[in-house]
Amino acid sequence: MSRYGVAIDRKWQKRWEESGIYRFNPENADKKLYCLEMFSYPSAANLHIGHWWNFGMTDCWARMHRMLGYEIFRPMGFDSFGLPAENYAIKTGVHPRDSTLASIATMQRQLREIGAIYDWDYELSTCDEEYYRWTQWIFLQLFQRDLAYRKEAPVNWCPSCQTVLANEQVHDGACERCHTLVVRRDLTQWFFKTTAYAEELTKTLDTLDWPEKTKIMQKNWIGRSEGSFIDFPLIGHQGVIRNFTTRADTLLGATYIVLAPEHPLVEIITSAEYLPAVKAYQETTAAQSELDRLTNTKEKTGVFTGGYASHPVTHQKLPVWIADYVLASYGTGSVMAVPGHDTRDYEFAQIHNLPIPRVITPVSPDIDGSLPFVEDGLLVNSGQFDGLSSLEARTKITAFLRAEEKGEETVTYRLRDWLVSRQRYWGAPVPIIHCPQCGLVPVPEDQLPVKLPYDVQFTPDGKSPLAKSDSFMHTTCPICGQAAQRDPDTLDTFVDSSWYFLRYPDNHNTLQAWDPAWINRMLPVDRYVGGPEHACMHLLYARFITKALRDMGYLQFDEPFTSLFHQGIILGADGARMSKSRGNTIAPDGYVETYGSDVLRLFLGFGFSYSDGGPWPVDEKGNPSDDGIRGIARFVDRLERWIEIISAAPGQEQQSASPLDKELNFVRHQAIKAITRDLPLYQFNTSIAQLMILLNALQKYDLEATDPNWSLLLSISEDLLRLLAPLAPHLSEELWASLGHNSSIHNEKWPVHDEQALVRDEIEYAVQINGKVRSRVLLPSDANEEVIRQEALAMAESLPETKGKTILKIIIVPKRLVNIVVA
RNA sequence: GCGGGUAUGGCGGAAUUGGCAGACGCGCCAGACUUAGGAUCUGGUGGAGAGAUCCGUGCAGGUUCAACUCCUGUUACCCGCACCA
Repeated sequence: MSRYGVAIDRKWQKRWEESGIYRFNPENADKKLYCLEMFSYPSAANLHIGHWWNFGMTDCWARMHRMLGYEIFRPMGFDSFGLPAENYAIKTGVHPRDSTLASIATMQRQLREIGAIYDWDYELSTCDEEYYRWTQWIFLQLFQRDLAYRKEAPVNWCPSCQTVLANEQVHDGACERCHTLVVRRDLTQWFFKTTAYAEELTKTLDTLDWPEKTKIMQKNWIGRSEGSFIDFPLIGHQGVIRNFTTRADTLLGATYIVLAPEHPLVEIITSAEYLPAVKAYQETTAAQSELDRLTNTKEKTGVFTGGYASHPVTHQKLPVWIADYVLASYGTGSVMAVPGHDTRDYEFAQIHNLPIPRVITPVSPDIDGSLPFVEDGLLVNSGQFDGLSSLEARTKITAFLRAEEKGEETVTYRLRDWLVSRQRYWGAPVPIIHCPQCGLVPVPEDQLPVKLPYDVQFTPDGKSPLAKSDSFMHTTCPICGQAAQRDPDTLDTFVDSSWYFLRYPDNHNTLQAWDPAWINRMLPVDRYVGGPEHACMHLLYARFITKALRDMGYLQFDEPFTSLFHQGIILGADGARMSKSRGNTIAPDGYVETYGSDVLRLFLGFGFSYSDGGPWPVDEKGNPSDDGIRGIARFVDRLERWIEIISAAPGQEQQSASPLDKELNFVRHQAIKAITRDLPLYQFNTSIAQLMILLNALQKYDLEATDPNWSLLLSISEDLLRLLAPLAPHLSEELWASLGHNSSIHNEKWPVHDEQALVRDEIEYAVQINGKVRSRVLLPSDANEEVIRQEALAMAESLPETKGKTILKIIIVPKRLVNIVVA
């Protein structure tokens, strides 16, 4: 037997590939388990430890389920459009297509070296024409149902990436990718109407087996908020200012109106006298960066418009202001200001000397009257509504307004429509033709894909690179046949990734994006694994696309990912995220070369908690330490030596079951039980610990003794290898073969524990006096409470802690302990 | 500011969900075999104490026969959102 190492990895990888052992069998689709990890971006660098962490560990999970009898569908692909390849091209001159294809080839090879059970027949790549053809097709389906539309709006512009960004891609006012501060620009862009599904996206979250925090994050991002529309008629003009508020109960405290500077009514109501100030303020606001607007420590600014609106209840004349603390994109873009009961309105009113009446009073009245009271309370100074609680008042006031046709209940969302167009090259072109006659014309389906031309000048200058390609831009209108222009923008890469899981099971289909009958059998994804950073981006977009396609009749399920798990992140030895610029990356290749891929797998599984991740271990000097990996290598070594002993053992049958045999068998079944429980929960560390315990027990078995029970030892050792198989597929296969098996261990059934073997004759009870363990007593496992009580008491009598004390109480916890309370 | 999470030996991490804290491994200590050991094997290893014992799960309280686990308050760090009316 040769020692385990990378040579053995390669040997078995080759054999598995040749035999096609892990191929998905569509005939078994009724037993399918669709296990998916978020696919990755093909980067030129080698696979990093994070890939192993994500793909290697989930492979252990999938392999175990395979042994449990599931037909595993475990595809792999590449999210291959996007900015990094384009930026790399700008720097080096290597075309994004060329660098991406090269990277994919490298990654494919390295991914195979993990020894995962991917079925490469189902591979896909989003930059592939046969893929983005259908990305464009989905765009057109949305377009035809008004779920994709074009509008001019203030959008987030990244000056470094030279493109617009979706709301979700702006973090702390900066670009999610390059961390450059974004600026606002008014541009005509393509949007997907995610808001059309805001209600369902919130509601069905509850049905999902997802981490709670992720559901909460998404819920907050969607930001459902119940409240009222309240109309304030304009004075001296036609129409009303419609406001959204969650606090209709404070209506009688509204003393002025604030419009967002971008609000369309500003033009109408601004009087000549105030026009210059208003214009100036609007310009200042427009020029502000996101960061400026984020700095909410600054004073509340704003200007009076000279216009007035009438209070819908009191008919008082209220001044209308504009201020940038009111956001154009939320609610109606205007607020009824209640400075007595809203912190922001209060600050504003103080600065601009506006009245601050009080209309809500605390139920327990001992609050400082100089500050706004923002809690619910009882209504005062509110005429007919006086005395109502805030809760009642919200309903009653809104009902009153409804009767007067000045308001209604409503629900508002924080979520905004998804901006999907990008002014960059390396993405799927928007499949729309701009015709001077016919307007926006969808590219006919039979003309898809709209191919991304290879030869394009893609240095970013704020304009879409495709606009500079005459051969791409010039086309004819499919309706009228006249000369027309293509859309020069490409789609956000999140559009590509919002449906890839739908394509995997039918990835070779050239007639349609998928066969609905087939896809409805294969989906939803049973278990999705990826980082939590996608909570409000990819995971939200994928849900939206799924629901939209369902409503078009292409899918029959409501949610793409039934169950979701977030793995933690492996950090560098310095505790920071690994990055090339920090120089703290850990490369798996060296470890694989030295120890073999299974040692790396086992180490990653054993040394960290999968859901938490954590920093790479360090030595005293703070450098990355190999000690933990060597510990695993030691375990592997011990296992190999043990299996060598077993394989050379005389094979005679043994009938006797000595107490020693029984104990060993106990450990075996305990291990089976624990690993069967822990492995599906991604608790690799405790699972591997159980394997170590089992091996330790085997090695303790006295082989020098008379009549070692070889058949039992062999049987337990084979179970040990079966339990190890998902975690160390190459090693276990090699050792399995060394025991004389011709078929793969990966076709073995997962062991089932025998509850009988876990029944012990005697159980050691802890005897506690007042909650502290003072003694122990060995009792038959079937002893009834009375026996336990008697034995424990007999034992306790001899203890000094009970001398001269009265026994007050005896608590018996079956099979565990007895607690005697004395005083 | 709002929402969520985490806190356990020198280190990574366990603890059947209220029942003997520290499984398993690393490191460390001692011993064995060795010319040698950064190999292997055996034993030990939460802290204090010579000892019986006492103290120990961020901190302070509480509930309970019994608390890492439940409750109240608090601190530190991490993540997400951030003038959302």
